[in-house]
Amino acid sequence: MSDIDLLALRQSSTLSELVADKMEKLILSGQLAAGERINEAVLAKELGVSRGPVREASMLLTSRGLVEFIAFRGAFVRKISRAELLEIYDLRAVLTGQACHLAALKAGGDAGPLNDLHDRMEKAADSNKADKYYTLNLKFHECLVDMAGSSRLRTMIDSLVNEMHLYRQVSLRSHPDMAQSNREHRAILDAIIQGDAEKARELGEAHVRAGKKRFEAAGAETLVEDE
Amino acid sequence: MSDIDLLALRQSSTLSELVADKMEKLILSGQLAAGERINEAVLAKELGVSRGPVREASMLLTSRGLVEFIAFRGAFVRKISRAELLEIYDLRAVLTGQACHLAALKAGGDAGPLNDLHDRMEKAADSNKADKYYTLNLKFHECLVDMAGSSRLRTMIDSLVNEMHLYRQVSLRSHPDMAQSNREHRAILDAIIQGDAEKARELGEAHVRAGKKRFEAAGAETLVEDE
DNA sequence: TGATCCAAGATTGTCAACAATTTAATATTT
DNA sequence: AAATATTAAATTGTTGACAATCTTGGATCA
Repeated sequence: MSDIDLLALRQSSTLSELVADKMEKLILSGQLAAGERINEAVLAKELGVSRGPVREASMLLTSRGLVEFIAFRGAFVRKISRAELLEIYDLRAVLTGQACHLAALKAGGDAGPLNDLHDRMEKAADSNKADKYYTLNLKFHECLVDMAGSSRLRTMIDSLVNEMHLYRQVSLRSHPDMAQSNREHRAILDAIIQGDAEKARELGEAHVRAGKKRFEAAGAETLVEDE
Repeated sequence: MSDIDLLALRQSSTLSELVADKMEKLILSGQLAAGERINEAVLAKELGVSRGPVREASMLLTSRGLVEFIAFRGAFVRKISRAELLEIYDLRAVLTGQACHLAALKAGGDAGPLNDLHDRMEKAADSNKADKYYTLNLKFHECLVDMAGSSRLRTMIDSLVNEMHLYRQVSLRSHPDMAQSNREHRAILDAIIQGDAEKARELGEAHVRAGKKRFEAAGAETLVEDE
């Protein structure tokens, strides 16, 4: 892996990057709604910068999967259809599988901070704290990908997760069965600790696919999709 | 390096995109070497544009996996180590598997232009035309991904393929066994036509993994890697 | 000698004005 | 009145100038 990542950390923040972070928050919080056009001049004025950094930030967010550029028409907050969301689930499944595979190869019997996270999630599940569980769950998956040690894989998965959050502002927080989800985590964790890379892959993949099924099941009873 | 003709500008699109395409060619042809810093002012002058479009083009290429940005230091042509290349093979394997899976689901018994491509590759293999085979092979894989019908998947795989080409200017053209490679293509094709999605996935994945092994075998007898 | 510090040069980051293009609002034609 | 053409307004694309930052080469000091 390259040392370039460290250099990037050293000297933080060009204005464009700060604007990009700000915009990411605006988008993920829904203040910039999916499908909406991002008016460079307006946003620039609001943030107290010129159009340049806003433009560059928009391009940065393009590679993070949050923004779509159309020539001479502008930058739009991406809009994810239900069909795309399902597609994304599948991609995330195979990539998460690969992450678990790599994690198992590199763990050396030590699951690091994953064990602790798992315990805290169990507590959250027991006391039915869905919000807490959701936050920890995000962290757990991040941590898992970090263990795989591939910045490329991490970028790809992050991008997919970003896109998932764009699905109709619907936070995918509703977690029907935290206990079951966490049992799956436990199994993945065990496979990683035992160094069983192929099993870890299968379990990781299945875990995301199970999430997809949970979503589909929940979606069936909601309103009809119009696009 | 020639200037960009204005005819292309009017017909096509924004200057930044034209510059990006030009830069992509320069990079993939090795005229901009891996690891090299891209001097905005110099390149802008050579292409007859201002620094703006060059900057934007660099950012575009960042999301295509060809360029790395470091704040206040510039845009660098990415450099891929051997370890990274092997990692990329694995990622490409699972994504290609997913592409074959989707292609099998959507094909409906018709493999479209893939059959024709396969035939032409067989001829190229028989007459030992490695260059011809290499070109057709790229097309075959592109076509395969197109059949999957996921622009997201396509972008991801394209990016990985780009990065592979950055590995030490070594064109991965050397194909030790075209006949064997094409037999694998045939098997994938058959699975897609039969609509056997899981088999198509496995075969697609295995095909890329076989490419990885061929590379590793070939690399064993070359010089020692120094990074 | 070798390391450290400082200034000059080179290079990237930001800005504001201008050009090209799209979008809207209005006028024209049938 | 509906459809089309035309013009005006809004918005993005591009440029060159200036500011901030990094890199260099040389002077200073132990």
